[in-house]
Amino acid sequence: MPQHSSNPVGRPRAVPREDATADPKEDILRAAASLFVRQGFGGTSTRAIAEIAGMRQATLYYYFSGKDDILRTLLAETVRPSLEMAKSWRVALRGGQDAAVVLYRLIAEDTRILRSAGRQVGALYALPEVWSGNYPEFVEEHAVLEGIYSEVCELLLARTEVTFAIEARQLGRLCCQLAENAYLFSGPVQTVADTMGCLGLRLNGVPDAAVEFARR
Amino acid sequence: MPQHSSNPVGRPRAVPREDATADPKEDILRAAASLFVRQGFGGTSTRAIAEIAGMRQATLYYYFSGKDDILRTLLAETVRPSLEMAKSWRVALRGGQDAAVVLYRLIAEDTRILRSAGRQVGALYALPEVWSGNYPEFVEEHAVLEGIYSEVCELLLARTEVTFAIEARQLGRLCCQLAENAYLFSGPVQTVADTMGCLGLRLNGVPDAAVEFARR
DNA sequence: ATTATCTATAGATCTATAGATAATGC
DNA sequence: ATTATCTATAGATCTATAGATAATGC
Repeated sequence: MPQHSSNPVGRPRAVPREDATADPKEDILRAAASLFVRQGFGGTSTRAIAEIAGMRQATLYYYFSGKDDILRTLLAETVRPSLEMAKSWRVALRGGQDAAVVLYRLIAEDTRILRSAGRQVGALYALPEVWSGNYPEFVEEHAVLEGIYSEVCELLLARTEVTFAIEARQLGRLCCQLAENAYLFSGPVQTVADTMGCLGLRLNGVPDAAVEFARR
Repeated sequence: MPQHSSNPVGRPRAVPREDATADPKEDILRAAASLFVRQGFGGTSTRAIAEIAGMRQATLYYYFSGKDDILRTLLAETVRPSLEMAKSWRVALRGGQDAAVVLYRLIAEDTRILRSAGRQVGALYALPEVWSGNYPEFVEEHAVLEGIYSEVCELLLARTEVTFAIEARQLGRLCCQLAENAYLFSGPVQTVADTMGCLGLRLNGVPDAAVEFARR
Protein backbone atom coordinates (compact mmCIF):
# COMPACT_ATOMS: atom_id res chain seq x y z
CA MET A 1 0.00 0.00 0.00
CA PRO A 2 1.71 3.17 -1.18
CA GLN A 3 1.98 5.64 1.63
CA HIS A 4 0.82 9.00 0.32
CA SER A 5 3.56 10.94 2.04
CA SER A 6 2.83 14.53 2.91
CA ASN A 7 6.49 15.28 3.45
CA PRO A 8 8.54 16.31 0.46
CA VAL A 9 11.85 14.87 -0.63
CA GLY A 10 14.97 16.92 0.01
CA ARG A 11 16.31 19.05 2.77
CA PRO A 12 13.58 21.12 4.43
CA ARG A 13 13.51 24.86 4.02
CA ALA A 14 15.15 26.98 6.66
CA VAL A 15 12.25 29.43 6.76
CA PRO A 16 9.11 27.83 5.39
CA ARG A 17 6.38 30.13 4.05
CA GLU A 18 2.76 29.23 4.53
CA ASP A 19 1.76 30.73 1.19
CA ALA A 20 4.12 28.52 -0.78
CA THR A 21 2.58 26.47 -3.59
CA ALA A 22 3.56 22.91 -4.41
CA ASP A 23 5.76 24.25 -7.18
CA PRO A 24 8.85 26.22 -6.14
CA LYS A 25 9.33 27.41 -9.70
CA GLU A 26 5.92 29.02 -9.63
CA ASP A 27 6.69 30.64 -6.27
CA ILE A 28 9.85 32.13 -7.70
CA LEU A 29 8.10 33.44 -10.80
CA ARG A 30 5.36 34.99 -8.71
CA ALA A 31 7.81 36.63 -6.34
CA ALA A 32 10.01 37.89 -9.14
CA ALA A 33 7.13 39.36 -11.16
CA SER A 34 5.84 41.20 -8.14
CA LEU A 35 9.25 42.67 -7.36
CA PHE A 36 10.18 43.49 -10.95
CA VAL A 37 6.94 45.40 -11.32
CA ARG A 38 7.44 47.37 -8.12
CA GLN A 39 11.22 47.90 -8.02
CA GLY A 40 12.34 47.29 -11.56
CA PHE A 41 14.52 44.47 -12.85
CA GLY A 42 17.87 45.96 -11.97
CA GLY A 43 16.53 47.08 -8.62
CA THR A 44 15.55 43.55 -7.61
CA SER A 45 18.18 41.27 -6.14
CA THR A 46 18.11 37.50 -6.29
CA ARG A 47 18.16 37.57 -2.53
CA ALA A 48 14.92 39.57 -2.41
CA ILE A 49 13.23 37.20 -4.85
CA ALA A 50 14.31 34.16 -2.87
CA GLU A 51 13.17 35.65 0.40
CA ILE A 52 9.66 36.28 -0.89
CA ALA A 53 9.59 32.87 -2.53
CA GLY A 54 10.47 31.35 0.84
CA MET A 55 13.91 29.97 0.17
CA ARG A 56 17.56 30.97 0.44
CA GLN A 57 19.22 32.95 -2.33
CA ALA A 58 21.37 30.11 -3.64
CA THR A 59 18.37 27.82 -4.04
CA LEU A 60 17.08 29.93 -6.92
CA TYR A 61 19.91 28.57 -9.03
CA TYR A 62 18.58 25.06 -8.68
CA TYR A 63 15.57 26.18 -10.75
CA PHE A 64 16.85 29.05 -12.87
CA SER A 65 20.24 29.97 -14.23
CA GLY A 66 19.81 33.55 -13.01
CA LYS A 67 17.63 36.64 -12.99
CA ASP A 68 17.65 36.80 -16.80
CA ASP A 69 16.32 33.28 -17.00
CA ILE A 70 13.47 34.16 -14.64
CA LEU A 71 12.44 37.19 -16.66
CA ARG A 72 12.74 35.25 -19.91
CA THR A 73 10.41 32.60 -18.54
CA LEU A 74 7.90 35.19 -17.35
CA LEU A 75 7.88 36.90 -20.74
CA ALA A 76 7.54 33.74 -22.78
CA GLU A 77 4.80 32.40 -20.56
CA THR A 78 2.72 35.53 -20.93
CA VAL A 79 3.09 36.51 -24.57
CA ARG A 80 2.53 33.04 -25.98
CA PRO A 81 -1.14 32.54 -25.07
CA SER A 82 -1.92 36.02 -26.42
CA LEU A 83 -0.11 35.23 -29.63
CA GLU A 84 -1.92 31.92 -30.16
CA MET A 85 -5.24 33.60 -29.58
CA ALA A 86 -4.38 36.40 -31.99
CA LYS A 87 -3.26 34.00 -34.70
CA SER A 88 -6.59 32.22 -34.63
CA TRP A 89 -8.38 35.56 -35.03
CA ARG A 90 -6.12 36.38 -37.93
CA VAL A 91 -7.42 33.27 -39.63
CA ALA A 92 -10.98 34.44 -39.03
CA LEU A 93 -10.14 37.89 -40.34
CA ARG A 94 -8.63 36.57 -43.55
CA GLY A 95 -11.63 34.31 -43.86
CA GLY A 96 -13.84 37.38 -44.11
CA GLN A 97 -14.84 38.01 -40.51
CA ASP A 98 -15.70 41.67 -39.84
CA ALA A 99 -12.64 43.67 -38.81
CA ALA A 100 -14.44 45.57 -36.06
CA VAL A 101 -15.59 42.34 -34.49
CA VAL A 102 -12.12 40.87 -34.73
CA LEU A 103 -10.45 43.88 -33.12
CA TYR A 104 -12.97 43.93 -30.30
CA ARG A 105 -12.41 40.23 -29.66
CA LEU A 106 -8.64 40.51 -29.91
CA ILE A 107 -8.47 43.22 -27.29
CA ALA A 108 -11.08 41.75 -24.99
CA GLU A 109 -9.57 38.27 -25.01
CA ASP A 110 -6.06 39.60 -24.66
CA THR A 111 -7.21 41.58 -21.65
CA ARG A 112 -8.63 38.43 -20.11
CA ILE A 113 -5.51 36.40 -20.82
CA LEU A 114 -3.17 38.99 -19.39
CA ARG A 115 -5.25 39.47 -16.31
CA SER A 116 -5.61 35.76 -15.67
CA ALA A 117 -1.82 35.48 -15.69
CA GLY A 118 -2.11 37.54 -12.53
CA ARG A 119 1.32 39.09 -12.81
CA GLN A 120 0.55 42.64 -13.91
CA VAL A 121 1.98 41.68 -17.23
CA GLY A 122 1.49 45.11 -18.73
CA ALA A 123 3.78 46.59 -16.12
CA LEU A 124 6.28 43.83 -16.82
CA TYR A 125 6.29 44.71 -20.51
CA ALA A 126 7.02 48.31 -19.58
CA LEU A 127 10.40 47.45 -18.06
CA PRO A 128 13.14 48.97 -20.20
CA GLU A 129 15.32 45.89 -19.81
CA VAL A 130 12.72 43.81 -21.66
CA TRP A 131 13.31 45.79 -24.85
CA SER A 132 17.04 46.28 -24.62
CA GLY A 133 18.20 43.29 -26.61
CA ASN A 134 18.47 40.57 -24.00
CA TYR A 135 15.17 38.90 -24.83
CA PRO A 136 15.01 38.71 -28.61
CA GLU A 137 12.56 35.79 -28.68
CA PHE A 138 10.05 37.78 -26.67
CA VAL A 139 10.55 40.94 -28.71
CA GLU A 140 10.04 38.91 -31.87
CA GLU A 141 6.87 37.25 -30.63
CA HIS A 142 5.50 40.53 -29.40
CA ALA A 143 6.20 42.13 -32.77
CA VAL A 144 4.14 39.43 -34.45
CA LEU A 145 1.33 40.09 -32.01
CA GLU A 146 1.44 43.81 -32.78
CA GLY A 147 1.52 42.93 -36.46
CA ILE A 148 -1.77 41.08 -36.15
CA TYR A 149 -3.34 44.03 -34.37
CA SER A 150 -2.00 46.26 -37.13
CA GLU A 151 -3.46 44.08 -39.85
CA VAL A 152 -6.91 44.53 -38.36
CA CYS A 153 -6.41 48.26 -37.93
CA GLU A 154 -5.33 48.50 -41.55
CA LEU A 155 -8.73 47.24 -42.67
CA LEU A 156 -10.58 49.56 -40.32
CA LEU A 157 -8.46 52.47 -41.49
CA ALA A 158 -9.45 51.81 -45.11
CA ARG A 159 -13.09 52.06 -44.15
CA THR A 160 -13.11 55.59 -42.85
CA GLU A 161 -11.99 58.91 -44.21
CA VAL A 162 -9.28 59.93 -41.79
CA THR A 163 -8.36 63.58 -41.65
CA PHE A 164 -5.23 63.37 -39.53
CA ALA A 165 -1.92 61.56 -39.85
CA ILE A 166 -2.16 58.02 -38.55
CA GLU A 167 -0.82 54.67 -39.65
CA ALA A 168 -2.18 51.19 -39.09
CA ARG A 169 1.04 50.17 -37.40
CA GLN A 170 0.66 52.89 -34.78
CA LEU A 171 -2.98 52.12 -34.16
CA GLY A 172 -2.09 48.46 -33.79
CA ARG A 173 0.51 49.26 -31.21
CA LEU A 174 -1.84 51.47 -29.23
CA CYS A 175 -4.59 48.84 -29.24
CA CYS A 176 -2.11 46.25 -28.08
CA GLN A 177 -1.12 48.62 -25.30
CA LEU A 178 -4.75 49.05 -24.33
CA ALA A 179 -5.00 45.38 -23.45
CA GLU A 180 -1.67 45.51 -21.68
CA ASN A 181 -2.71 48.52 -19.64
CA ALA A 182 -5.90 46.87 -18.49
CA TYR A 183 -4.24 45.97 -15.21
CA LEU A 184 -4.60 49.65 -14.31
CA PHE A 185 -8.39 49.32 -14.34
CA SER A 186 -10.25 47.88 -11.41
CA GLY A 187 -13.42 45.89 -11.68
CA PRO A 188 -14.51 42.46 -12.93
CA VAL A 189 -12.45 41.07 -15.81
CA GLN A 190 -15.44 40.82 -18.12
CA THR A 191 -16.27 44.48 -17.65
CA VAL A 192 -12.72 45.68 -18.12
CA ALA A 193 -12.24 43.47 -21.18
CA ASP A 194 -15.40 44.89 -22.72
CA THR A 195 -14.31 48.44 -21.97
CA MET A 196 -10.93 47.89 -23.57
CA GLY A 197 -12.50 46.38 -26.67
CA CYS A 198 -14.82 49.35 -27.06
CA LEU A 199 -12.01 51.87 -26.53
CA GLY A 200 -9.91 50.12 -29.15
CA LEU A 201 -12.71 50.48 -31.67
CA ARG A 202 -13.11 54.12 -30.77
CA LEU A 203 -9.40 54.68 -31.37
CA ASN A 204 -9.96 53.31 -34.85
CA GLY A 205 -12.74 55.75 -35.54
CA VAL A 206 -15.53 53.18 -35.36
CA PRO A 207 -18.74 55.08 -34.41
CA ASP A 208 -20.33 54.04 -31.12
CA ALA A 209 -23.32 52.59 -32.96
CA ALA A 210 -21.04 50.20 -34.84
CA VAL A 211 -19.16 49.47 -31.64
CA GLU A 212 -22.44 48.35 -30.18
CA PHE A 213 -22.83 45.91 -33.05
CA ALA A 214 -19.34 44.48 -32.71
CA ARG A 215 -19.81 43.71 -29.02
CA ARG A 216 -22.11 40.82 -29.96
CA MET B 1 39.94 95.05 -20.11
CA PRO B 2 38.35 91.82 -18.89
CA GLN B 3 39.88 88.89 -20.66
CA HIS B 4 37.08 86.66 -21.88
CA SER B 5 38.78 83.46 -20.91
CA SER B 6 37.86 80.37 -22.87
CA ASN B 7 39.33 78.08 -20.23
CA PRO B 8 37.13 77.05 -17.36
CA VAL B 9 37.95 77.29 -13.69
CA GLY B 10 38.80 74.09 -11.86
CA ARG B 11 40.80 71.00 -12.53
CA PRO B 12 40.42 69.81 -16.13
CA ARG B 13 38.59 66.62 -16.91
CA ALA B 14 40.60 63.48 -17.27
CA VAL B 15 38.69 62.40 -20.38
CA PRO B 16 37.01 65.38 -22.02
CA ARG B 17 34.02 64.73 -24.28
CA GLU B 18 33.47 66.83 -27.34
CA ASP B 19 29.69 66.69 -26.98
CA ALA B 20 29.74 68.22 -23.51
CA THR B 21 27.62 71.32 -22.98
CA ALA B 22 28.66 74.29 -20.89
CA ASP B 23 26.56 72.91 -18.05
CA PRO B 24 27.79 69.71 -16.42
CA LYS B 25 24.46 69.32 -14.63
CA GLU B 26 22.68 69.22 -17.96
CA ASP B 27 25.17 66.66 -19.27
CA ILE B 28 24.51 64.47 -16.27
CA LEU B 29 20.73 64.74 -16.63
CA ARG B 30 20.92 63.93 -20.30
CA ALA B 31 23.17 60.93 -19.76
CA ALA B 32 21.09 59.63 -16.88
CA ALA B 33 17.78 59.95 -18.72
CA SER B 34 19.15 58.09 -21.69
CA LEU B 35 20.47 55.26 -19.51
CA PHE B 36 17.42 55.04 -17.24
CA VAL B 37 15.21 54.71 -20.28
CA ARG B 38 17.34 51.98 -21.83
CA GLN B 39 18.57 50.03 -18.81
CA GLY B 40 16.20 50.99 -16.04
CA PHE B 41 16.99 52.95 -12.90
CA GLY B 42 18.35 50.10 -10.83
CA GLY B 43 20.28 48.82 -13.82
CA THR B 44 22.16 52.07 -14.27
CA SER B 45 25.25 52.71 -12.17
CA THR B 46 26.57 56.12 -11.24
CA ARG B 47 29.76 55.12 -13.00
CA ALA B 48 27.90 54.59 -16.27
CA ILE B 49 26.15 57.95 -15.99
CA ALA B 50 29.41 59.73 -15.25
CA GLU B 51 31.19 58.05 -18.12
CA ILE B 52 28.60 59.20 -20.66
CA ALA B 53 28.51 62.65 -19.11
CA GLY B 54 32.27 62.82 -19.57
CA MET B 55 33.48 62.87 -16.00
CA ARG B 56 34.63 60.49 -13.26
CA GLN B 57 32.09 58.75 -11.04
CA ALA B 58 32.86 60.76 -7.91
CA THR B 59 32.35 64.06 -9.72
CA LEU B 60 28.63 63.39 -9.96
CA TYR B 61 28.38 64.00 -6.24
CA TYR B 62 29.56 67.56 -6.68
CA TYR B 63 26.29 68.23 -8.53
CA PHE B 64 23.83 65.71 -7.15
CA SER B 65 23.53 63.89 -3.86
CA GLY B 66 23.02 60.59 -5.66
CA LYS B 67 21.03 58.70 -8.27
CA ASP B 68 17.76 59.49 -6.50
CA ASP B 69 18.49 63.18 -6.70
CA ILE B 70 19.14 62.93 -10.42
CA LEU B 71 15.88 61.13 -11.10
CA ARG B 72 13.96 63.54 -8.85
CA THR B 73 15.33 66.46 -10.82
CA LEU B 74 14.43 64.87 -14.13
CA LEU B 75 10.89 64.18 -12.99
CA ALA B 76 10.27 67.62 -11.53
CA GLU B 77 11.71 69.33 -14.58
CA THR B 78 9.42 67.47 -16.94
CA VAL B 79 6.09 67.34 -15.15
CA ARG B 80 6.06 70.99 -14.12
CA PRO B 81 5.73 72.65 -17.53
CA SER B 82 2.96 70.20 -18.43
CA LEU B 83 1.18 70.97 -15.21
CA GLU B 84 1.39 74.74 -15.67
CA MET B 85 0.04 74.43 -19.18
CA ALA B 86 -2.79 72.19 -18.01
CA LYS B 87 -3.75 74.56 -15.21
CA SER B 88 -4.19 77.41 -17.63
CA TRP B 89 -6.45 75.25 -19.80
CA ARG B 90 -8.43 74.36 -16.72
CA VAL B 91 -9.12 78.04 -16.26
CA ALA B 92 -10.33 78.27 -19.85
CA LEU B 93 -12.50 75.19 -19.38
CA ARG B 94 -14.15 76.56 -16.27
CA GLY B 95 -14.60 79.82 -18.12
CA GLY B 96 -16.80 78.02 -20.62
CA GLN B 97 -14.36 76.97 -23.33
CA ASP B 98 -15.52 73.91 -25.28
CA ALA B 99 -14.34 70.67 -23.65
CA ALA B 100 -13.38 69.02 -26.93
CA VAL B 101 -11.20 71.95 -27.85
CA VAL B 102 -9.59 71.95 -24.42
CA LEU B 103 -8.82 68.24 -24.50
CA TYR B 104 -7.34 68.49 -27.97
CA ARG B 105 -5.13 71.37 -26.89
CA LEU B 106 -4.13 69.71 -23.63
CA ILE B 107 -2.90 66.61 -25.37
CA ALA B 108 -1.30 68.36 -28.31
CA GLU B 109 0.58 70.86 -26.17
CA ASP B 110 1.59 68.22 -23.66
CA THR B 111 2.96 66.18 -26.52
CA ARG B 112 5.00 69.15 -27.68
CA ILE B 113 6.29 69.90 -24.20
CA LEU B 114 7.32 66.34 -23.53
CA ARG B 115 9.01 65.97 -26.85
CA SER B 116 10.87 69.26 -26.55
CA ALA B 117 12.29 68.01 -23.25
CA GLY B 118 14.07 65.52 -25.46
CA ARG B 119 14.43 62.89 -22.81
CA GLN B 120 11.84 60.29 -23.82
CA VAL B 121 9.92 61.39 -20.80
CA GLY B 122 7.12 58.92 -21.36
CA ALA B 123 9.57 56.07 -20.99
CA LEU B 124 10.94 57.70 -17.87
CA TYR B 125 7.46 57.82 -16.35
CA ALA B 126 7.11 54.11 -17.04
CA LEU B 127 9.93 53.18 -14.67
CA PRO B 128 8.51 51.27 -11.71
CA GLU B 129 10.82 53.08 -9.29
CA VAL B 130 9.14 56.38 -10.13
CA TRP B 131 5.87 55.18 -8.62
CA SER B 132 7.20 53.23 -5.67
CA GLY B 133 7.08 55.93 -3.03
CA ASN B 134 10.47 57.59 -3.36
CA TYR B 135 9.23 60.56 -5.38
CA PRO B 136 6.04 61.71 -3.69
CA GLU B 137 6.25 65.29 -5.03
CA PHE B 138 6.29 64.01 -8.58
CA VAL B 139 3.51 61.52 -7.98
CA GLU B 140 1.42 64.28 -6.44
CA GLU B 141 2.01 66.69 -9.31
CA HIS B 142 1.28 64.02 -11.86
CA ALA B 143 -1.95 63.17 -10.07
CA VAL B 144 -3.05 66.79 -10.37
CA LEU B 145 -2.23 66.68 -14.08
CA GLU B 146 -4.30 63.55 -14.53
CA GLY B 147 -7.04 65.20 -12.53
CA ILE B 148 -7.23 68.06 -15.02
CA TYR B 149 -7.43 65.62 -17.91
CA SER B 150 -10.17 63.78 -16.02
CA GLU B 151 -12.14 66.96 -15.47
CA VAL B 152 -12.26 67.56 -19.21
CA CYS B 153 -13.18 63.95 -19.91
CA GLU B 154 -15.97 64.20 -17.36
CA LEU B 155 -17.63 66.93 -19.41
CA LEU B 156 -17.19 65.02 -22.65
CA LEU B 157 -18.57 61.91 -21.02
CA ALA B 158 -21.74 63.76 -20.00
CA ARG B 159 -22.33 64.72 -23.62
CA THR B 160 -22.61 61.26 -25.10
CA GLU B 161 -24.67 58.25 -24.33
CA VAL B 162 -22.06 55.67 -23.42
CA THR B 163 -23.02 52.03 -23.62
CA PHE B 164 -20.04 50.49 -21.88
CA ALA B 165 -18.44 50.87 -18.46
CA ILE B 166 -16.04 53.77 -18.41
CA GLU B 167 -15.17 56.49 -15.93
CA ALA B 168 -13.83 59.96 -16.49
CA ARG B 169 -10.84 59.19 -14.29
CA GLN B 170 -9.83 56.28 -16.50
CA LEU B 171 -10.28 58.25 -19.70
CA GLY B 172 -8.23 61.06 -18.21
CA ARG B 173 -5.43 58.70 -17.39
CA LEU B 174 -5.44 57.17 -20.87
CA CYS B 175 -5.40 60.58 -22.54
CA CYS B 176 -2.52 61.62 -20.35
CA GLN B 177 -0.73 58.45 -21.39
CA LEU B 178 -1.36 59.23 -25.02
CA ALA B 179 0.72 62.38 -24.75
CA GLU B 180 3.35 60.52 -22.78
CA ASN B 181 3.54 57.76 -25.36
CA ALA B 182 4.04 60.20 -28.21
CA TYR B 183 7.76 59.52 -28.09
CA LEU B 184 6.97 56.19 -29.73
CA PHE B 185 5.73 57.97 -32.85
CA SER B 186 8.13 59.24 -35.44
CA GLY B 187 7.54 62.33 -37.53
CA PRO B 188 7.45 66.10 -37.02
CA VAL B 189 6.27 67.24 -33.58
CA GLN B 190 3.36 69.21 -34.99
CA THR B 191 2.04 66.16 -36.80
CA VAL B 192 2.40 63.83 -33.86
CA ALA B 193 0.84 66.36 -31.49
CA ASP B 194 -2.13 66.72 -33.81
CA THR B 195 -2.50 62.95 -34.11
CA MET B 196 -2.45 62.50 -30.35
CA GLY B 197 -5.04 65.22 -29.85
CA CYS B 198 -7.35 63.58 -32.38
CA LEU B 199 -6.91 60.13 -30.86
CA GLY B 200 -7.70 61.52 -27.43
CA LEU B 201 -10.97 62.92 -28.71
CA ARG B 202 -11.76 59.62 -30.38
CA LEU B 203 -11.18 57.82 -27.09
CA ASN B 204 -13.81 60.11 -25.60
CA GLY B 205 -16.34 59.21 -28.25
CA VAL B 206 -16.15 62.52 -30.08
CA PRO B 207 -17.22 61.86 -33.70
CA ASP B 208 -14.58 62.59 -36.34
CA ALA B 209 -16.61 65.52 -37.65
CA ALA B 210 -16.48 67.22 -34.25
CA VAL B 211 -12.80 66.32 -33.95
CA GLU B 212 -12.28 68.25 -37.14
CA PHE B 213 -13.90 71.27 -35.53
CA ALA B 214 -11.82 71.08 -32.37
CA ARG B 215 -8.56 71.03 -34.32
CA ARG B 216 -9.01 74.72 -35.14
C1' DA C 1 41.43 81.70 -2.60
C1' DT C 2 38.10 79.46 -5.13
C1' DT C 3 36.47 76.16 -8.10
C1' DA C 4 35.83 71.82 -10.42
C1' DT C 5 37.71 68.15 -10.97
C1' DC C 6 40.60 64.04 -9.82
C1' DT C 7 42.39 59.49 -7.30
C1' DA C 8 41.79 56.22 -3.86
C1' DT C 9 39.14 53.52 -1.08
C1' DA C 10 36.00 51.70 2.83
C1' DG C 11 32.05 49.28 3.37
C1' DA C 12 28.11 47.36 1.51
C1' DT C 13 26.18 44.99 -1.54
C1' DC C 14 25.22 41.28 -5.21
C1' DT C 15 25.87 36.95 -8.22
C1' DA C 16 27.06 32.48 -8.87
C1' DT C 17 29.48 28.43 -7.43
C1' DA C 18 31.33 24.71 -4.31
C1' DG C 19 30.34 21.60 -1.25
C1' DA C 20 27.61 20.05 2.96
C1' DT C 21 23.27 18.32 4.75
C1' DA C 22 18.65 16.60 5.80
C1' DA C 23 14.93 14.76 4.01
C1' DT C 24 12.58 10.59 1.28
C1' DG C 25 12.80 6.23 -1.60
C1' DC C 26 14.14 1.71 -2.32
C1' DA D 1 20.75 6.90 -3.99
C1' DT D 2 18.31 10.79 -5.07
C1' DT D 3 16.52 15.10 -4.24
C1' DA D 4 16.01 19.76 -2.62
C1' DT D 5 17.65 22.43 0.10
C1' DC D 6 21.27 24.68 3.00
C1' DT D 7 25.82 27.39 4.44
C1' DA D 8 29.81 29.70 3.10
C1' DT D 9 32.26 32.45 0.19
C1' DA D 10 35.15 34.33 -3.88
C1' DG D 11 35.12 37.89 -6.89
C1' DA D 12 32.89 41.58 -8.88
C1' DT D 13 30.56 45.21 -8.49
C1' DC D 14 28.57 49.71 -6.64
C1' DT D 15 27.94 54.06 -3.60
C1' DA D 16 29.58 57.72 -1.18
C1' DT D 17 33.24 60.01 1.17
C1' DA D 18 38.00 61.85 2.15
C1' DG D 19 41.45 64.25 0.63
C1' DA D 20 44.64 65.68 -3.30
C1' DT D 21 45.26 68.47 -7.39
C1' DA D 22 45.18 71.57 -11.38
C1' DA D 23 43.07 75.10 -13.25
C1' DT D 24 41.51 80.37 -12.92
C1' DG D 25 40.81 84.84 -10.27
C1' DC D 26 42.43 88.49 -7.66
